[in-house]
Amino acid sequence: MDVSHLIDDLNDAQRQAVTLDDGHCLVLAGAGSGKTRVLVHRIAWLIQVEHVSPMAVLAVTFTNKAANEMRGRVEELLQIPSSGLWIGTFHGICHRILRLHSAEANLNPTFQILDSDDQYRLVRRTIREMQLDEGEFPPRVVQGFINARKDDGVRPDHIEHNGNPLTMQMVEIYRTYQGACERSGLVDFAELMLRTVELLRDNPNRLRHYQDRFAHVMIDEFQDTNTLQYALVKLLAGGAKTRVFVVGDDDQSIYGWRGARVENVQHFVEDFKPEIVRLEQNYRSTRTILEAANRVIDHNDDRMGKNLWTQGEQGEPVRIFSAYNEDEEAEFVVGRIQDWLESGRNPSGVGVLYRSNAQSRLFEQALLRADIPYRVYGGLRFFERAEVRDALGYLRLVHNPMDDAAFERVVNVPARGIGERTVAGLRETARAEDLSLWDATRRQLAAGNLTGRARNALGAFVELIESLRAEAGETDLGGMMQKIIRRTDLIQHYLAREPADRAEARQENLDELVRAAESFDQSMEDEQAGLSMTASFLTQAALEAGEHQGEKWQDCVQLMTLHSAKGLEFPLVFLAGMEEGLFPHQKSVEEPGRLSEERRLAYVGMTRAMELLYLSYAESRRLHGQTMFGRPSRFVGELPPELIEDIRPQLNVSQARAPRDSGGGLPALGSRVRHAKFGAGTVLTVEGQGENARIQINFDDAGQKWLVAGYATLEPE
DNA sequence: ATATAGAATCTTTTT
DNA sequence: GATTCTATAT
Repeated sequence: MDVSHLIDDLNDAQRQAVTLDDGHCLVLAGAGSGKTRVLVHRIAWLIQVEHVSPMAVLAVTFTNKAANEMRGRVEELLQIPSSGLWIGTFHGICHRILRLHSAEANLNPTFQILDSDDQYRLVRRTIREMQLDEGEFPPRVVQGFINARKDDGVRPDHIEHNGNPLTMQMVEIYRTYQGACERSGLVDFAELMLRTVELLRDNPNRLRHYQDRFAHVMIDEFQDTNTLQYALVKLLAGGAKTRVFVVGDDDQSIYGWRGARVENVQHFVEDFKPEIVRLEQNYRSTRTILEAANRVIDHNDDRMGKNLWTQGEQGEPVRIFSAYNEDEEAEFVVGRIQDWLESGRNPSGVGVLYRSNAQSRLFEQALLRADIPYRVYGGLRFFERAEVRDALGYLRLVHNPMDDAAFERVVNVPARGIGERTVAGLRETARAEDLSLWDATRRQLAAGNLTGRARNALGAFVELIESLRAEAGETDLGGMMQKIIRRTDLIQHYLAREPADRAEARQENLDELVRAAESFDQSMEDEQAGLSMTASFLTQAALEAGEHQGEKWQDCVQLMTLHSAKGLEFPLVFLAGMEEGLFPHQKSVEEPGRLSEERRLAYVGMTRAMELLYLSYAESRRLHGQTMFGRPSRFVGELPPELIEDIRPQLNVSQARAPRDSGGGLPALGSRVRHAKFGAGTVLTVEGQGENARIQINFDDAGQKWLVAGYATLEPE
């Protein structure tokens, strides 16, 4: 068989990784060095050349998008459907394993997945029921605590609290929350992983089964793995014949704050003694862009070492624009996009990247004014929208009345007169008699000790759910969804409560949900695992909340955070808001170790650019309703002068504008002032306005000081 | 039980 | 400044 198409167009390093015929492998893949390509070709090589059964290959990614792309490209290369091959996200794979062995994992076979929003509600309810102060134990923080412990593979019994009462209390919440999950048959995202690891750890037979099956385990974005994910890899790789092939880039590790451990790359080297292959040839960016990115990341001292190079053209210098304020910055960016479009290029070739989501608004407005189509990444996805979740809550309750999280969500949405007091009574009964809320409701109705109003309201609710349940058997999923929406009057609920446009959008989403249910196709795996159509649908909604909302890709300018830009590329890239405090973010500057992650973020952002890269910052910016004066990001300063072109040098601007700015009584940024006690100095920062403004001055003799405008007497020098 | 005003918050995100 | 949650009044 001719297999040249698998290796012909690869470079030496790529080919070495793809064809490696023994042992484990670590591919250190720089940005734009063709890492997905290597993974895909590797899988094809194993199957076509080494005649490995597709059943023996497990490929794991972090996102559904990456998994789908990988599957698509493998099929394209092999020209056959990739059945038997396990490609999926960590959570997807774990979910599958748990479905197949729910009994051994001590799980109800009908368990459902609890997504973050429901998890938050359940944590909050747990805290309230334990009569703890939500101020002292903010649900968001507790949720983070629980997830972080789970991501580290730790159960309540094994948490070291060292007698710290706060920690001990958190542990109790974790314990109680977990109990509630068990009772309701709910599994949160972290639990999917933890249960799987425990299942394999405690069932040697099961473990051996998977170890024997998966001769090849491949992991994408290895630098993003957390403790638990690495534990899973180690378990699966415990088989004598298992070969592990991981791909990653320590310079692109930007998820440390959510538990990712870059150290896993180093651990992998120690634990597995892999062949290390470096992919350092970049096929994406110009030499200038690459060199600039290299110089920035060079300021990190915790690197494994890697230097990207390219055969590409020198290209244009990296352009730096210093804007007067954030509006001017947006105008500038849009102006350059217009130039780009006028030169005949596409909107979709443009990426506008920023550190935080709040920055998108300015660019949206400016693009809207200029009539340029754009798309903002991030925000709520289809299955995360409140109306969709409300409707699905009913479906969940109909499907499994034990689902307390679903019960709480829908019991009074739309409002039907079941208030906080009534529900509290239900919780009380449920806790006292160890029942689900649903059973507690029926018990109370039967006991007949409810007041008239609550009795009627609860009775109507129970009747509604029961009648839906009775019809579930002979109604398909789409029909069921339709019935739920119609009988619950959800649409009217939104119409009555919200402005018309908002409510209409919700209505459209509910229509879309019906359509999604109608056209839902159960996967073979789910069917084999014995899942009902409904369970399958609910699982998909939780596990792939994503881009269901139609493939309206269109030709749009792409607006997104630096984090969501990872893995993407654009001919033209803008990195906006390059200011100290914003990027690197203030909070990252304050915490040790976080700064190098911010720098990696800058590196990720810069290496998205193929042809042209702009960095911009604003001298003043309205943030949280206050005008802030910042200095350019240190990352801008780390660029070598010969690679950049200042579009408007900051110094000239400050001087030119000095008279205008000082009109309000505040000294201009960069201007020279004299203080009675501290002597002469340069204004570094001005925060706020009027008498309350805080001014930072670098005094020639006394050093840097913060002064309050109302008290300090400053004279222009 | 619900409507409204006031307060608190304001990195990054996938599953 | 905008949003989102919470406390209070009706």
